[in-house]
Amino acid sequence: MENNEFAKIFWDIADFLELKQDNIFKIRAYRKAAQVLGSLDQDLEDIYRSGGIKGLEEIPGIGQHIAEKIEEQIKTGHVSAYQKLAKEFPKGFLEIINIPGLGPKTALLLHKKFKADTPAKIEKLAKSGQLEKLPGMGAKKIANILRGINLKKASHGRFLLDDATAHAELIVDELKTLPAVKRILPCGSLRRGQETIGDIDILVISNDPGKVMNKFATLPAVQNILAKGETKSSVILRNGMQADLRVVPERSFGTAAHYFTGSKQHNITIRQLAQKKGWKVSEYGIFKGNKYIGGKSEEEVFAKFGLQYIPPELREMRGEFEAAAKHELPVLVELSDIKGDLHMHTTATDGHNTIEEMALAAKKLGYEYIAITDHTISTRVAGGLNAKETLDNINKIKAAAKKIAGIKLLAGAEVDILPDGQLDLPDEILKLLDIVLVAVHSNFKMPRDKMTARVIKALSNKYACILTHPTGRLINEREPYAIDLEAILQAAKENNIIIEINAHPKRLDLTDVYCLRAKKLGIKLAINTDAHSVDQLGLMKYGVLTARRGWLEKKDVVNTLPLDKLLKLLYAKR
DNA sequence: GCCGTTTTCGGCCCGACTGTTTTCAGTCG
Repeated sequence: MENNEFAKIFWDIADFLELKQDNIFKIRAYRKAAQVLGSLDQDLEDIYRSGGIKGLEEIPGIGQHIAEKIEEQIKTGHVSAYQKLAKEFPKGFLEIINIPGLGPKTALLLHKKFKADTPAKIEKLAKSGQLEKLPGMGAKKIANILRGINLKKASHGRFLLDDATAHAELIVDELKTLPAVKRILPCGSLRRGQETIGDIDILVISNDPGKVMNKFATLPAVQNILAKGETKSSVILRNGMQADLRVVPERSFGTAAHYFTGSKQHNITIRQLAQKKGWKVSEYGIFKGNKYIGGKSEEEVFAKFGLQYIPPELREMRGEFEAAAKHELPVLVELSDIKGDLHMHTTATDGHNTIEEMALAAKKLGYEYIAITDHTISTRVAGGLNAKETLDNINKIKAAAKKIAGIKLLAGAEVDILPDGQLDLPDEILKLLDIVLVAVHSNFKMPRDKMTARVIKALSNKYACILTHPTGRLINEREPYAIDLEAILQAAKENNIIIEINAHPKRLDLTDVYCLRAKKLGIKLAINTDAHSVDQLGLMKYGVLTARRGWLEKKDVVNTLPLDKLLKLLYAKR
């Protein structure tokens, strides 16, 4: 079972316990455990196999009781305490407390009074006027619940990183025009570079919060206002995304940025560190009693605790505090380190631009080299090239390379991995390519063990260089195919295969957690855009964000190398 | 339920906004 599935169990247990009004600290303990398991860089079942219960208990936030539940799940396929809790509520009841504006207390009340157990039933009750009879229920509150239900219906999961970035930039640009705005910074999961974004959080420094609030609430992109206070407002944008604005004074910028950037658990940890020193940290600053003792900048905040500056992408409770205390944080890879893009398509298959156009656009980005990597024959929907056509394309790429100065072109292909693990071009052709990417583009529904064996077999081909988009997922559109990534990483290690971080905001796999895992195994990664047009070459920054979240440094990423060193690495096994 | 360089018991981050209140509970981040 995947770590995320274990995490889900504990999220659910926390929700159930909250509905039962159990001890709030017990609930938090389950939530913390769930959060930790969700971003663990090792397979939980592996940890259990090698270390047993004791091994599990070494994970921070996991104690005896949760470790036993993990063991029970692994041994028996279920957690009895979880099943017991689930039985106390109607199936699907947890959906209700995930409606914005409707929390556990209200859900409980509705269930008790009306046996309401689905969002649909609550909607019906609200519209019929029956809810108003309940204590503490007024017209506004009911309207708020209805809005929450509609919001839930309308939003298709979380928003893609590029979409959220574009909307945040729009808001920032508008607010910046106000003289009252001294400083402005998008925070939250956007700043941490998370693969999907729930809402946009924006921090503003101003001595005149009222003006900023008014402007924010009346932006053209705003559809309705959820809350508007003196220092904090929330709105829903026309695309359904929520945006929150927070205004604080200058001296609070560091602590406010830190608080507003998260992650939640990371914030809590800083505040606990403060408690130990007899201090208090809030978004307004670091305080000793009532005395302000710091908080102007994030650098200052970390320094106060004897910590190295922790970049936003690392604030996910994956060991950043321990590393920062020892001043051993990695120097993360940056966009400016990238010297080339090793995965892109042209008009030869399903791309929108020619080889020349892609090369010139890449040159403008300052790259030293690119690889042209069109599809092969089996990806028919994309017009994949057969052996002869691939040869022709190699010649075209070489001809283009001669014409264009200032950037080197590699003749490559993104070669299909057939269901039996064979590549769909013969070795005689593969060896003529400068670079061979391999990928799954068909038969996504194979059983996990078959899919894993399929990809592992492909990785053993001696011409294979890079495994692209290793899970095949399309965020919000297509689930990743079932595959044992741990086994894939091991095979990559054995065969000297580079794993791709696909920078397209819909893909972003290899994911951050597995990047960290790959790094620990000593596997090299490549960050590629998979661009199908010149403008998509600009998506590289999202791949870099994912790499940074995976603690990757320049030396972990092969396309930060100059071309001669890159080629040496690629051809080492030929 | 977790955790411990003051503790194996007694703590557990901190604050804003709304609605229905008349001092606060619920929800959110």
